[in-house]
This record gives sequence, structure tokens and C-alpha cells, in this order.
Amino acid sequence: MSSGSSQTRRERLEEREGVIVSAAYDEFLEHGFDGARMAKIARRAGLAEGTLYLYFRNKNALVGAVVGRFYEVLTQSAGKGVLERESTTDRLGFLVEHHLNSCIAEWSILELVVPVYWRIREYRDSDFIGFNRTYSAIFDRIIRDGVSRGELRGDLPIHFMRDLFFGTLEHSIRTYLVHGQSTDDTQSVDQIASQITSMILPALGINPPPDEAATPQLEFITQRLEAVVERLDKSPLDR
Amino acid sequence: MSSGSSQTRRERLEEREGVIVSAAYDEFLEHGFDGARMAKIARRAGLAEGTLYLYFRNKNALVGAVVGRFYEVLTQSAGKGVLERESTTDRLGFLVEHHLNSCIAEWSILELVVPVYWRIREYRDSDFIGFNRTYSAIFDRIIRDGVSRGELRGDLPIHFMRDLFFGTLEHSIRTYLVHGQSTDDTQSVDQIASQITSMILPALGINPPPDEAATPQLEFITQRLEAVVERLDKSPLDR
DNA sequence: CAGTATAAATGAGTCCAGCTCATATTTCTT
DNA sequence: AAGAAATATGAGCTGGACTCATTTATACTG
Repeated sequence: MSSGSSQTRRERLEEREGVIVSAAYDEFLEHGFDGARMAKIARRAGLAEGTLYLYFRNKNALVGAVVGRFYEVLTQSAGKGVLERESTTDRLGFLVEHHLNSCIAEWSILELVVPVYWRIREYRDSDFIGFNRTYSAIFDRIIRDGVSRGELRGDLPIHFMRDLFFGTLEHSIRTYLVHGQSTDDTQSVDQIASQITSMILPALGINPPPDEAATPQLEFITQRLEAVVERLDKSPLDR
Repeated sequence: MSSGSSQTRRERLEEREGVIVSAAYDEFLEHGFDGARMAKIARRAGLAEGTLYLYFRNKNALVGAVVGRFYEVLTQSAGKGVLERESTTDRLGFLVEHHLNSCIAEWSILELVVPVYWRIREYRDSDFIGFNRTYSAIFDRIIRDGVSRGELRGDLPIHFMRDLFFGTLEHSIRTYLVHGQSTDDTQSVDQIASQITSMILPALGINPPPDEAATPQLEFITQRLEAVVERLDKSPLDR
């Protein structure tokens, strides 16, 4: 293998692969999994249909590549953001916001993952399980850190926390896209993030620091008290 | 229209429809959405393939019917169980356990929903949105009740709580099916339920009852108050 | 009850999209 | 330059959802 030409060859292949993935990305983005046509992806990439199958075993593998790209970016930026923060609260808050923003922005790509994600057998030996592990490792690190600092509850296997965290986020994103988005009373994503965070933190064992927890109750009690007083006032004589 | 025969006709149609849905249920259960064959469903139902399309527009509509049946049972049993319990904690705990058990048992059917569930546009005008609303209304009632009793935080739009609740559960079910199930250290579903509940309750504003700092006092005060109110309510005599 | 209109059922055939494979083209080696 | 190996091609195969012209069952009428 002469060094110069061999490298060029390899480079060409990798470039072609990149072109295909980009074409697939566009097509999936536009039409979703079922709507996307292999023929059209080939055309977009400037290749014959058969050529796609030299690079990817089938349509699913192609999705895998597209999704992998998304996860790579997601994981990297999330990791960076977490590193820049110190406190557990800040880190979790950031991760909520980051996840929310990223997933909403690239929803069409995520739609590709979900079905596989839920077909257990298929999922188990897909690439996705790996992407996911890498990504959620960021969350795990935050948690382990928080537990060792005594800021988070440590009495629960970490996977429960993971499920609460990502499960809540995914559902919230769905709700946002199904309802929120269209109407006028739309909250900003950041507002949503902070409200979600305010549920997640106590779930993980951080008692809502200053007033948030105690005040509503106090307020409630006060209200009840006032009601009682009022009622008593209206019947002042007895007792 | 002669009453006798017309009724018989309608009945026949409805019965056939039932037969088809049952056949579809079995086929989907066995092979999943993609693996299920319309031809085979027809055969199972003892009909010609074309006949299916007189009853259901397409494969998706058939899935809708199957899933609808599942939701009907789910909603009914959940509603019943909730009615039998008084305290917010008990109710939520029950709902967690019930949802977990039901969904794990009929996972194959749920797999049919999820992909639609996440294709926003498609979901918006599917039947599923209705099933879901009816089902989650049970949760909503528990929450509203709990808030008005002052046991849950009322500062958050309810849909956030819904997303946390069902999002966490769905993710947990997935995790259970992907990992838990097979290995030896499998926890019982009930154990899992209680651990999940221990995260969800604080998220919704119920401070983990026994040991946490200021709560005993608040609780004590609240109890006294309730007692007073109750006494007032029950003794209309004084005035 | 015969005759006719309408509803329901049938399954051979269409359509379409993912994938294959025999053939053609390019690239590398000597 | 020639042969070998690697790539690329697209016509055609396949399998499955769905359609539609035709047949069969059911209801209605005089």
C-alpha cells in the first residue's frame, strides 16, 4: 500500500459516506422514516440506489448513522456545559435546558429514534443503546457527584433517577410540540425548563432551598385559618 | 325497516368487527406492527383480505381499534382502584403500581402506540389522543384533589406533573424490560413501584413524610386545623 | 314467494418501495 | 498497458398493503 494513494482512497470512501448521511439527514428531516425514499436519498447524494447498500446494510442502518451524528453533537455540547458549572443544581438545571432545546430543535431526527427505542429486542442490539449510554453518562456523573457531596439522595439505584429525568423531559417535549407551540400562551422553553427543574430537583432529593416548599403550605394553612376565623366571626356569640 | 332483522344485521356487523379486532390483537401481539400481516389477520378472522378494508380503512386504523380496547380496560380498572383509596399518597402509589403492572403485562400492545404517539402530526388526529385524555383524567383528578387539600404543590400547571408522572413511568418500564427482567437481581414490580413513587411524590410537592426538617410542625398544625374545621362543619347547632 | 335492489364479501391483480445481483466502470498494482 | 480488485450501476425481484370488478348474501316489495 503506497501511503499517498491509499489514504486518498480511504478519504474518498469516508467522504462519500458523509455525503450519503447528509442526504439521508435531509430526506428524513423532510419526510420522516416511513416517508423517506431510498431512491431519493440516492438521488440527493448523486449516487445510484444500489450504491447506498454498499455503505449501509439497509434503511435502518442509515437512520442509525443519522441519529449517531445527532447524539455526538448533543453529548459533546452537554458535557462541555456541565463542566462549566459547579453546583449540582446548576448542572442539572443546565442539562434540563440543554436537552430540551436540543431535542425540540431536532425533533424530526428524534422521531426516528423513538420507535426503535421502544422495540426492546431491536433496541438491544442497535447502535442506539451505545449512543444513549454515552450521553446519559453525563447525567450519571452529575448524580454521583451530588450524592457524594450529600446533596442528593443516595438510597436509590441511579437508573431510577435517570428514568425520571429523561422520561419527564421526553414527555414534556412531546406535550410542548403537541399543544404548546401553536397557541399564544406559549411559554418560552427556558421557563418550561425551570418549572421542570423545580419538580426534578426534589425528586432527586434536593429540598427546594429557600421558600418554595414551605410557603405554599404556610399560605394554604393561613387561608384555611382565615376561613375559620371568618366563620367564627359570623357566629360570635357562642362559646 | 323491520325491527327484528335490522337489529340482527347490525349485531352481525358488530360481532364481525369484534372478531377482526381479536384476530388483529393476536397477530400484533405475536409479531408487532411491522411483522403483522393483513393477510394473516384476515385468515385468523376467517375472512377474505378485502373484507378487512370494509371494516377498517387501513392497518393503522386496525391498530387504533386494538389499542382502544386496551385503554378501555386500563382506564376502567385504574378509575376503580383510585376510588377505593382516600389519601393522595395512596392513590398515587396505587396508580404507579397499576400503570406499571398493566403496561408491563401488555407491552406488545403498547409498542403499537408509541410510534404514533411520537409522530406529532399523526398523533394529533389519531384516536389515541382521546384514549389518553380519558385515561390521564384519572391522574388529573387525583392531583386537583390533592392540591385543594393542600397536600400537593399548586404552583405548577398540571400538565407538567402529568408529564413527570407518565414520562417517568414509561421510561422505567422500558428500562425494566431492557435490563431488569433477565438478570437474577430482578426486583419485583411492586418494589420498583414503591421506589418510583418515592421520587414522584416529592416532585409533586409531598415532602417525604417522616424525617425531613420542618414538616412535623406544619403537619401537626394542619391536623389541628382540620380537626377544628371538621368540628365546625359537623356542629351546625351553634350559631 | 319470486324478483329485484342493496349491502357485504371475495380474491385476483395493482402499486410501490426496499433490496439484490449481473454487469459495467473506475482505481490500483506491477 | 494489462490484468486484478474495488466500486458503482440500475433493471428487475419480492413481498406486502391496498383496490376493484365480480359474486354472493340479505332485505324489501307487490
